[in-house]
Order: sequence, then C-alpha cells, then structure tokens
Amino acid sequence: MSGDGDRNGDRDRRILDIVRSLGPGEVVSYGDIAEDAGHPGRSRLVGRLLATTTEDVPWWRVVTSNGRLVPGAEIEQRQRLLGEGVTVTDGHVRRAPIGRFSSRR
DNA sequence: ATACTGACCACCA
DNA sequence: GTGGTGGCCAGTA
Repeated sequence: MSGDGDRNGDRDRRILDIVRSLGPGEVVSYGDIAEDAGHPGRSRLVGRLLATTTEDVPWWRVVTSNGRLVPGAEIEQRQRLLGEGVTVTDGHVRRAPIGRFSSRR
C-alpha cells in the first residue's frame, strides 16, 4: 500500500551505496553523487546524510562542487586524500571531481 | 502550521 | 578571488 515504494531509507541507502563505490583517488562532488543517485539538484541531501550517517563510507572522497573540502572536517579529509594520492592545496583539491560528471577541466 | 538552519549549488557584481 | 542572493529539500524547535 501505500504506494510509495521509495521511503527515505531507500534513498539514503542509495546515496551511501554510491559513496561506497568510490575508489581511492576518486573524488566527486555532492551534486555529482546526488545526480548519480537520481536526485539532481538535491546536493544538500547528500551533505546532510554524510554528516549524520554513522555508516562506514569514504566520505572524504566527497567535496563541494568548487573542489572545496568539507567544512568542519578539512583536517582529516586532507590527510586522507593526501594518503590516496590526491593533491590538496589550501583546503581545496586541484582538479576536483574526476570521473563521469563535471570534470571541470 | 511557521521559522531557522544546514558537510550545497548556480548566478552575478 | 570574494561576497551576496535565491533556490532546493529535510530536520528540528
């Protein structure tokens, strides 16, 4: 019933699943994940979810669309990214989201 | 129900 | 490069 087959849990799960699929050195933005999850424009959901979730996901591989590191976790994120071979300068990654979307030259 | 905030994004000055 | 504004949606008071 109730028709709605999709409950928020399903949606969150989908987003987390995408974050888990990220490999070392692969950095994407919130918007990219949201879009890949089927929710274009809802980047805030991704941010809120990663901020609240306790799941074991590589959140550090997610940055803002401007390549800026996550506010409140820049230190740890920087260390982790550097450990994976990602170039980080002054709190922002050089060449942000690789991969399928964006890839702002 | 309204109001505010937020690990965002795009646009424009 | 910085800063302000609007839009988006969800959680919380």
